[in-house]
Amino acid sequence: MQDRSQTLSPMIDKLQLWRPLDPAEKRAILALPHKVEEARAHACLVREGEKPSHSCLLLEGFAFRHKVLVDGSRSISAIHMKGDIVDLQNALLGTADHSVETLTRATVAFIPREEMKRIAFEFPSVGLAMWYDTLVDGSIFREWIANIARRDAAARLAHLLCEFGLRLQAIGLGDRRSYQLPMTQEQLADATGLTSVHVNRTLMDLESRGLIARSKKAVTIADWKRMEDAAGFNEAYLHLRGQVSLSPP
Amino acid sequence: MQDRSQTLSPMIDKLQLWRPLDPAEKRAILALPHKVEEARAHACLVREGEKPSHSCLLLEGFAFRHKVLVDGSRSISAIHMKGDIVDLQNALLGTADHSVETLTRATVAFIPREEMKRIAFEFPSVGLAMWYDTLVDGSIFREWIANIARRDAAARLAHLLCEFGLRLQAIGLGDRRSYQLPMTQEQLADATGLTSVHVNRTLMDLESRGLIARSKKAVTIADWKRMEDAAGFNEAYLHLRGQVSLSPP
DNA sequence: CGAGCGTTTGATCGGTGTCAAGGATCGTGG
DNA sequence: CCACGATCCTTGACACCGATCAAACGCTCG
Repeated sequence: MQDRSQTLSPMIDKLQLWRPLDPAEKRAILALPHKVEEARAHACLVREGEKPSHSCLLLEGFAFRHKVLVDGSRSISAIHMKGDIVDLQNALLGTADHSVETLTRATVAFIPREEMKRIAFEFPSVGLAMWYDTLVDGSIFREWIANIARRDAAARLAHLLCEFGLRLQAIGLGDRRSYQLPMTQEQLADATGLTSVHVNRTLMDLESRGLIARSKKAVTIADWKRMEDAAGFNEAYLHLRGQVSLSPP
Repeated sequence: MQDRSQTLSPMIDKLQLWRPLDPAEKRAILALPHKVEEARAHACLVREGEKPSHSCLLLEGFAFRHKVLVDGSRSISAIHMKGDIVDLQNALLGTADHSVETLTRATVAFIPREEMKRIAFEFPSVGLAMWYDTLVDGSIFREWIANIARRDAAARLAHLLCEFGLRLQAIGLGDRRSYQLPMTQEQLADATGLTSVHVNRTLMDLESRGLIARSKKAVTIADWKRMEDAAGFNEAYLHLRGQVSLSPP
């Protein structure tokens, strides 16, 4: 942040979760033209139906993707954090099929879609890493489908909390067992196919079973193994290749 | 099929839904090394946890991706048909995070993963089309999340039937309003987060409301517009760019 | 023709939704 | 620094959609 030339470094860190990059490739990423904006909480970054000409990269803060159905109900399909290229889909596919909104105050870099295409083919390792990134996105979607389709409310929420912790830890933003969760219970409901009332009761249930502790927005997972069991959680779908499993229990 | 050199042409047709390809690019696709296999119905093409070294391309027949949860319940995350590259994810990401199984007897081409990577970067238009393809996959996953999370049983099934019809039509396999549905009610249940018993009752309900007609595996949608309304269906997420909407009502 | 799978049906149960109201917390402006 | 309004969280009573369990029926393909 201090050094203007390092602004896009979270993208490098994220892509290196998937593939190593050499210095020239990193320089090419840092040299991508972009404009940085500060967004307040609950700001709309992309609106369904628009034709975004830029990809947006989250440099700081959290965001989510969602759709609003005809009856007004809402479905959240992904949560995003530092380093995530939130809008590669919409930028490449033309018309946005869903909206993107900030969860918290956030810093976002907008990169022209043509530049994203260019760097992907000029530097195949970068392209492959970006492709991996979209494939891992897909893997997470599939797990969410299974989560919503086949797990009960307690397991669904436990699963979401496990995933969030692991992903935070993978990008160096803390410990999977204790973190700030920047979501309201209504947003948790929209991400799990429940109602906010039931999310409330279920969180209290998880707490009474000693699986989690809460205070304000902070969540603590008392015993990771028990939590995984309660969630039916298996981190394989995140494709984190061992970085995470090697960290202290 | 008759001409050995045209075996992979369904892949060209599929990719050209997303981007036009020039003759050299088409030739490169047709020249991809591959082996063709016939698979019987209910055959397993990829098993979760394996490390597939090949992508598999569906030349004929139908398949689906699924996960089995710890309690034995099953979640189907995608249905695939002619031209779909079913296993790009697993082949590129390393370890398969889900299984792939045939729905019907099928003809499948296996292409080495290294060849898929090579062609993607040697012919950027092909690479871009493949990337689009994975992005559209992601878009469909997001719609399924919304479908399962926020629609009731009747709308969920109606939505699945609309999608199936449109996709069949897009690859020239018939009319969106009347087709053979190669799925059992139990598979429909696993694809919609319901039980087979409830799928049965709901299909009969759709039938009694005059939205669909059934006989054996054939499904007919009486009035497309009414069906879309019942499903809350909006084809935008399929990113078919007008090919479909331009067809006769 | 028989076995096996898939479909249909009925009765009952339970997990989640709905509606409504009160209480806590946060952000903002004075 | 406090006051106030707006969100957000919590709680209760009740309704209902879809799950469960069990059994019979009908294809379809050896």
